[in-house]
Amino acid sequence: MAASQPTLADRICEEMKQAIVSGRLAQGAKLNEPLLAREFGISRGPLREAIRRLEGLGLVRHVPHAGARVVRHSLEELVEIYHVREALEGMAARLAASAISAAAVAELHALLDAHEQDIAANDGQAYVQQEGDFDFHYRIIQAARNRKLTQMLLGDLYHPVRMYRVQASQRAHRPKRALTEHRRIVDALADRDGELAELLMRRHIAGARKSLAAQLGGHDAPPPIPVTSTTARS
Amino acid sequence: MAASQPTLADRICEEMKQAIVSGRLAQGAKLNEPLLAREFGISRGPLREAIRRLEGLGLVRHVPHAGARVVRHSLEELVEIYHVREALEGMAARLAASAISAAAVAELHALLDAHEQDIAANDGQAYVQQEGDFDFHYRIIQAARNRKLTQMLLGDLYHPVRMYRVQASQRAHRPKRALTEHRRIVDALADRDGELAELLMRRHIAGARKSLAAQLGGHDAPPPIPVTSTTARS
DNA sequence: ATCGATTGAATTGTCGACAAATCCGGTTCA
DNA sequence: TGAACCGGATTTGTCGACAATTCAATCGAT
Repeated sequence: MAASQPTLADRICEEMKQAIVSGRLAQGAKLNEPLLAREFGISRGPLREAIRRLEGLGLVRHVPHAGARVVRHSLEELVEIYHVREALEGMAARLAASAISAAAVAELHALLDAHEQDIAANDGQAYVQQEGDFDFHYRIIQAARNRKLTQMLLGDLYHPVRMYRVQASQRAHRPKRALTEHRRIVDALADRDGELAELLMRRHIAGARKSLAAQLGGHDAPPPIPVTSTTARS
Repeated sequence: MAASQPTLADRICEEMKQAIVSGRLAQGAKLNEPLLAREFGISRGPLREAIRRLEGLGLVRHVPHAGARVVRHSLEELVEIYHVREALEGMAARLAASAISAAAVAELHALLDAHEQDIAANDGQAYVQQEGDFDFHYRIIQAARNRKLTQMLLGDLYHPVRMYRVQASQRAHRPKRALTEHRRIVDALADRDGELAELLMRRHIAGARKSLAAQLGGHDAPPPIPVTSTTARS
């Protein structure tokens, strides 16, 4: 009994979530209910429920009689999010140090070896490195074995991060440096040193945040102003 | 342009949120759509949207063809939540140290003075002390001026804490000790010492968590098994 | 007498239609 | 020429009804 019978609203919610995070639904795009309902081939009822759930996920902003729009994340907001990430993932690393299994540590080592290969092979392949970065953080969060923490981090907070990466085609910053930092974190986990693991993880994320904050002078308002474009393909 | 015309779903969502947090809708209670719709005097459409939003808030759990129930928080889960609180509120204290205004610091001092009065006056009035505790933490979170942090803490994480307090009629633990800790935190804020403020806040919350975890041997499954009882008052 | 299947009722999921509010364009007046 | 006003059209909010699924109790069989 995995998911039994996923309801329409659930399916649509998942689809729209993918569309938003991947950028297929542009930031600031208006969610036209009749149009979307036709596109998905469903009625407006389940669609509205899906939108309400996306609103709860923080992916959509809804004003009473004006409709729902995909949220727009400014760089300032992303910096704020990185502060939260720092706190939460720091705690995740601390908890993981106590809860992680030896096998999981070994897997993390293997993962980092693969990343090292990737970096050595193609230094410009920012995408796989970014994916790898997500993978690393993902596993440590899981290893913390704290449901609320996992839910907040993976269920809510990571969406804007992914969105921004897509939007800005952000290149991995300092891949080699990041790899080294990752290794040290895993070492701390292997030593069951929660305090150190937290410290290193926080430094790691704070570094990324500062790198983001450094861009804040350049352009505060994101350049493109996408207004329509839902799944505009027909 | 305050809230213009709050939609039915929004109003009901808010009402149900209050009902759940206050315990009027018991934990584990089933949300019967036709019944609730009749009670609120609305149709099932907006009600379902409200429920979907409550689900996103983590107050309700929904299984596809079986209906929605108010979530039940075990003590283990509450301990997990306190780990998240420790991380998040620690960061809030750190950020508040940089962002807080002198006036806000003065208000915090005044607030703590009032708390001291309360404790001296009636040592058994656990309720007002708990409310005061919430008030203190609430203000510091606000002072951090980080929207995402505020949203996660005040919008999501605090609901289970309040629910548990209501459920267990939990008395304020160590009110005098807590007051002292609060004072030290405010002192750190006044000194603009973010590092210390974070450390103290984390200790403060970790202490409460340990106090909670100490109860874990007593009773894991909450004694009462409320099943029906929606707004059962009429 | 207990366990299982079957039937019925209740509840959830989905749909289409109506009412109210908002947005957009044209028109008119200063 | 510019701005405010007005009307139509679109869109959101709400409702009641139908279909599909689940749950419960009854009935029957071993």
